[in-house]
Amino acid sequence: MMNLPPLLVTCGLPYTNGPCHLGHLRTYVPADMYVRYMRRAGEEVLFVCGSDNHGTPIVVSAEEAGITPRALSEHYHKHFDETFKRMGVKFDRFGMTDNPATHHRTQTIVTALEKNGYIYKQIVHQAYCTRCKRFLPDRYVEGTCPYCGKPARGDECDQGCGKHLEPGEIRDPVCKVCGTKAEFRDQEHYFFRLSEFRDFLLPYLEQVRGTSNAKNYAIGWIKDELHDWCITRTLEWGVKFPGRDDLVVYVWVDAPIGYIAFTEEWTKANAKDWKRYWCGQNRVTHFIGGDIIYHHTIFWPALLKGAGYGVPHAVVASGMVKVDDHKFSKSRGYVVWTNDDYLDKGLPADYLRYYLLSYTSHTKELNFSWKVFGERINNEVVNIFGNFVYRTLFFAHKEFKGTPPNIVDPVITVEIEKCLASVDQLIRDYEFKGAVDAIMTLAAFGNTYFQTNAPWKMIKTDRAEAARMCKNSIQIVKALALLIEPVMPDTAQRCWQMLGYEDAVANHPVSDAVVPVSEALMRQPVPLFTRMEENQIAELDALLQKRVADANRKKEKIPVVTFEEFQKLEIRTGLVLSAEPVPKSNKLLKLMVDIGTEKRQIVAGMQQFYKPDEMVGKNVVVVTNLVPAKIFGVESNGMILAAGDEASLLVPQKTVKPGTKIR
RNA sequence: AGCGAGGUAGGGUAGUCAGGAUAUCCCGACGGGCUCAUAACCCGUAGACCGAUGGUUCAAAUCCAUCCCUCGCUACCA
Repeated sequence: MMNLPPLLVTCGLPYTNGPCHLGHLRTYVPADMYVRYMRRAGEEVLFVCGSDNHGTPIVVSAEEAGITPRALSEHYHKHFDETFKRMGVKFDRFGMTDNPATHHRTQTIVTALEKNGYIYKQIVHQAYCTRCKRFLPDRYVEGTCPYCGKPARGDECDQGCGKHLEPGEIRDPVCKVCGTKAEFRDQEHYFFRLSEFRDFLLPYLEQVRGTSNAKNYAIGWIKDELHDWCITRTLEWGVKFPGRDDLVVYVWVDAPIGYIAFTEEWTKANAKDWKRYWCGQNRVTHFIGGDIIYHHTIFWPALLKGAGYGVPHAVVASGMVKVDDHKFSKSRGYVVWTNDDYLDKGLPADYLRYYLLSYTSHTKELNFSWKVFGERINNEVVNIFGNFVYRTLFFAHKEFKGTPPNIVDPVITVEIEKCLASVDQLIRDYEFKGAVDAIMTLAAFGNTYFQTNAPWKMIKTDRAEAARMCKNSIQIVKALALLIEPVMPDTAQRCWQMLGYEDAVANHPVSDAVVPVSEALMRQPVPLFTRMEENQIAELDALLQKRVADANRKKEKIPVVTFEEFQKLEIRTGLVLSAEPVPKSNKLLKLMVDIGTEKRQIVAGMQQFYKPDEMVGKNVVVVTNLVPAKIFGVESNGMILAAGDEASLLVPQKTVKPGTKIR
């Protein structure tokens, strides 16, 4: 025990192209609970995380937003940093993978891997978009499956036969971002000899600590053949591959290396040595989402091993989050945003922490619903826990002005010790729900004790005896404050202060739970919690339902068209030669438009927005193969395109010849 | 399709590896009690043929076989 290396806990890095939601929290909150507890169990713990800034999706999102990838990353980095703080998730260091420390550590590790002979070059056939001027990862390529003819993604026929597609196999590949036809180009890339690590990984995974889902998954993965791993990308944004200005390392190389870099950033600022955490025997514990297990159990240990670093001690993988029993999905509306939907509504972080930690075991799927949320908060947090604390302190204050001076009964101490022991075991086994349950059981024990002894009756006949009961109950309150801190830190602190303490509960070891509470005066206690009102729950739920309904509507109203269907439309530019109102109509204009090959008469509903004279001479956009129609008795041979209710005309930015095809 | 995880009362769970006699605990429902306490607390009751079928055994939620269902993953998406 004495020479145990320090415990380093990390969380999977949030990707900086979207805001924080419940899915994120499912990993961070338990990790935070684990860290808070282990610290107060006397362990030396460092807790680091950071934002993941590289990769194509961030480049694309940044382009869409018209800002640099760095600016986009900083924006979301700040967002996550603030959100985590609001949720009580406190990292010692929350860095960025785009900061110098990660760049430096990544290049050092890649160089070491090269030196050790684990990297080689190979030509790769990769999709390239000539318009976006970049190589396209598979998810940005769409086309037709060569086997079944259905629309397919770059790597897989996801809607048709389900076959895996090799690069270059897909037909009619187009860039998903701009729709331009993609071409395949040969490109020199670097590969990591992952296949050579199989013999290392098998025994490593047999002994790795953490949750069974991570371990089982990884072992299953290795049973098959391990391919070597392409670790470079042709991209501007990222960590440059050493010696190659045209290549960056794959984001999944520098992302976990961020864990080391963030450790370095912290140790540098705190005059410590990062090697204690990362070299040789260590206790690196990764908390991650279940979807990135193989990165942390296969790629990452192999990289570390190959570069001569220590390998992770434990991988703790959380289960999925569902909303209203539906798969978590931003596009379908089944999402709960941490800020917009929760914190900004004034709801306490502690409630959500409690829900996330107590719903089910860490590796299973967690269902979120406002109804269940309200029930559990009211019945468990407010009623059982909050009421016990409040009734005890209220009684103590009323009758004794604070904590009376008696001795605490051994039965009470034994009960608390039982709870301490089981919480300790459960948390070390990553069974966070079990630990919360054990704490709640102690609170329930407190209620039973108080109820069956009825000190409020006893006080009428035997004041000393009532004081004894009161003291015992207060001891349980003290234990609860200390124990609940990792789960509900804010609540714990308020409870602690009501007991008459001035300092931070987080500075006390959990073992203080059996240290007798000393005689003290109390201020008037106030209830620890506010109940969730039914209408409040209904409102929050209605918001979610509306979001789902909106998402559905959007889906229904916008059918997907195939490229072929789209190609049926002929859209050309046209020059308006003349315009006059259609008699008896107050909306319609009759236009004569030159579409290059011919002159067309077209009726358009834009009289309220454009005067006839204004229209003449305008370059407009016309659908030219629309079925002709008679509107107000006037023949119309096409349709002028305009945007929105104000019929804002679509006009080519540069003047082009009438009849120019639009694609 | 393959691999992995899972199917125990209305919801969440324990037990399954090392088979055993009334299947655990929490929430919810119902009945009673209490009044220190935020319609809080305490006690009690009901509710599960332990996914299905077949097998091994004196005995199966637990072991074996087959099947059904749910979910996740399948590497150049992060």
